[in-house]
Amino acid sequence: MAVPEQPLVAIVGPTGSGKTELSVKLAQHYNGEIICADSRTIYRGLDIGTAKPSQSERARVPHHMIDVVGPGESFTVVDFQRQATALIKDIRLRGKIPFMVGGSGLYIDSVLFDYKFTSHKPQTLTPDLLTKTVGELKDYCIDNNIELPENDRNKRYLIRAIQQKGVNRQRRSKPIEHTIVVGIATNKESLIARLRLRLNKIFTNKVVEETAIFGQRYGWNSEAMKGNVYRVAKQFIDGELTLEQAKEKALTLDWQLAKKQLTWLRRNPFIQWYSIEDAEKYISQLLEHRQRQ
RNA sequence: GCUGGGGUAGUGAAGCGGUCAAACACAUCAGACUGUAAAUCUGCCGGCAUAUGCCUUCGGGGGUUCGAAUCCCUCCCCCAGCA
Repeated sequence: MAVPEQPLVAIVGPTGSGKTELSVKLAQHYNGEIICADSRTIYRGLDIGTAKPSQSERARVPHHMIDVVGPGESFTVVDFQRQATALIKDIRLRGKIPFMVGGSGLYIDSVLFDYKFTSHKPQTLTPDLLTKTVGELKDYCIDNNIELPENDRNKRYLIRAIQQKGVNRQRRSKPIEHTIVVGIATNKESLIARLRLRLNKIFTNKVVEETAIFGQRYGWNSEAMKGNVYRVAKQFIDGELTLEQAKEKALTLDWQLAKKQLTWLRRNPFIQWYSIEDAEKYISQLLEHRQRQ
């Protein structure tokens, strides 16, 4: 008799929408484990500025994909896809429910739609292309009959197209099997209020310290230090901004991030959008139903 | 009260007689996205219109001029120095 496979519960939404609290609550209640789909919390040590799930939250439910690399190391979607996919399988094998939660749309979709990536690391064979201008790269594509990316003024995308000899669109048309995708719907006012609240908690001596330490150790231009809070905290440290100004600026960056995340998420028609309360009810209902089977 | 500087689109800031709805930056709004994704890039950004089109703007009022954000007069308000 075939045991029905555990569903993958994906909880997505903009930064600060309350995904973490909700997922911890649900995962704890329904015997789940959490996979963080977040391009920032993968870095070891960067705890406060990335609003990682707290130690107590992590004690309540096993979390994965947090602290997987050092701030100086490289980490890409491919790494995420590979590791997250393996984790989902593993969690299911142990009879538990995988919850994939986060706001990094590319990471999420790479798993949900089973993106196929080229086998090699494109960055390793680019040096000569990097020196070319956007116009030159474009001409090269046209001359060599390479399909241009939709945004043909984006150097990175042009280079990638050349390396791959075209635009990569290999993805499933529907999410992988046994998946529930829930989006946390918010409205601007309440999300901004939440973000402001969160920033007030984040902006203490501790972030300043965290920023200073890691900025010095890994360089201000390292990928890990590009998080909203760190960029602004550095300006505070340098005396370019007062504390209040820093908070305001961080709020702007957070809101811009949230909007970008929503723009990405909006194009996925399989997301079921609910308020945080309704999302909890909806997911609970589905999981209860399964348990009774 | 005197002297000097200034008031330009959401903010900062160019423009200093025509090509100005007004550079640029930021913010806002919208969008793209398959190995940096909290990245990278695009469009919009006074109002109306699909538009090479029309309308209302550059502190207020009044002039000069074919034509003014740009020159003159006057009033109001800011800032600095002197009283």
